[in-house]
Amino acid sequence: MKAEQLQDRQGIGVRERLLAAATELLARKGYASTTVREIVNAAGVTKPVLYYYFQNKEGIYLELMNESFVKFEALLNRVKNETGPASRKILLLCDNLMVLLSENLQVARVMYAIYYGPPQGAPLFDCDVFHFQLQDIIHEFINEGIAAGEFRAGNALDMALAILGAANIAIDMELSHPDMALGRAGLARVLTVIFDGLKETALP
Amino acid sequence: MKAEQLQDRQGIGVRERLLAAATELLARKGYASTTVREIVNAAGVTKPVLYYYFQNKEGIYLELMNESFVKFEALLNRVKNETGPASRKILLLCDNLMVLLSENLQVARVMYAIYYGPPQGAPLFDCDVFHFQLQDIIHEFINEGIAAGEFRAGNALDMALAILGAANIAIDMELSHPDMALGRAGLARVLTVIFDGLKETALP
DNA sequence: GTCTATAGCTTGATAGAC
DNA sequence: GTCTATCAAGCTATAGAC
Repeated sequence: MKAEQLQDRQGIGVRERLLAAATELLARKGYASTTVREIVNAAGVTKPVLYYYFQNKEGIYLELMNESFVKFEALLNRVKNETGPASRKILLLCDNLMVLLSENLQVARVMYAIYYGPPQGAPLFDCDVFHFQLQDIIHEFINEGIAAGEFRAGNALDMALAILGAANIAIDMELSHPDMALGRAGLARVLTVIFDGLKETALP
Repeated sequence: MKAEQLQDRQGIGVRERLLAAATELLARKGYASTTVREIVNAAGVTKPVLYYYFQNKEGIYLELMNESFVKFEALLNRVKNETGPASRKILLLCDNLMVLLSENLQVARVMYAIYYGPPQGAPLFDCDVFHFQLQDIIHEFINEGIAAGEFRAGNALDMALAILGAANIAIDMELSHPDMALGRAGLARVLTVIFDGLKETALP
């Protein structure tokens, strides 16, 4: 009997169960204090199984991070192919980002802990690429908007950071205060506020 | 001879040396893996000295956090007493915040690690108060601005979050990319962008 | 191969001399 | 206020039984 058929019987593959268990534990306890033993126990398998699918503790951690990064890059490429005003692309980008986040909250927690916290002995993973790729694509959209006369001429990077700041805070609140988080709709509102400006003289 | 005179001779008090050493170590290694021995060694004193000035490891950690919180509250109160347009108060608030941050970068790192990372066995400290007090005061300023006709009528909370997002990202970059950080001037520029809006139609 | 028990280290914390 | 010396609890690693 083939392995995949066995997986079907269990409903979900062993590999996926391991990844899910590792994600939950890493998000809750951090890299250093999560042991391989805990992961395999939570997944209902034995240690050798983990070492078969992933090389080691570092391997399952990196796989986790990479899978999310692949989804993130796919999202950026999808939005790059969109058409319409720059403001529409930015709204679309941020909305899709919130969806991706809500589907990967735990992985996001692991990343934030590694990014802002001590290394914990975790293998290096360049979390910065998320920030910079996002900043770059927004920057591009802003430049498009300026060229098309949709946005005012001005420092495009400053504008991009204003947008990025809004996305950032929406993500932060989703992670630390899901109850009072902005959510997709809230982020869209904040972005609109930034497009239109706060000043009374801003809109005709 | 009085204790204070002895401190003057050393140039800096033992208590302050301990706090500085603890801050640096906690920022670099996190709460769990920083030992009392390391702290006292770095400060050039022995263990009982730490237990004399602070109750225990938790004590020096909480003292660290509280001292920064006191400075933060003092800053808010200073800005509350300012006069002038709401936009000026917001710019002043954010500018002072960046100064406070640059003077307490290490403590900020400790806070971010605890806030976004695993508890690490550290005693509870409500890091949220920073976020919420800041959000509240900006919210107030926005409401003042709307009442005075300086800002457009609209969702004041959304506006406050747009501002908070800009401050947030300036802080983040200061912590993780000091080389390419916005700094005080950069944050002021981004805030102005948010005041004026991105859209071409925004300004007359 | 697997489990348990123990030796040895590190940790936070204290006692008592000065 | 500061030191030396030491404690008890918790961890890691491993020896040795099965």
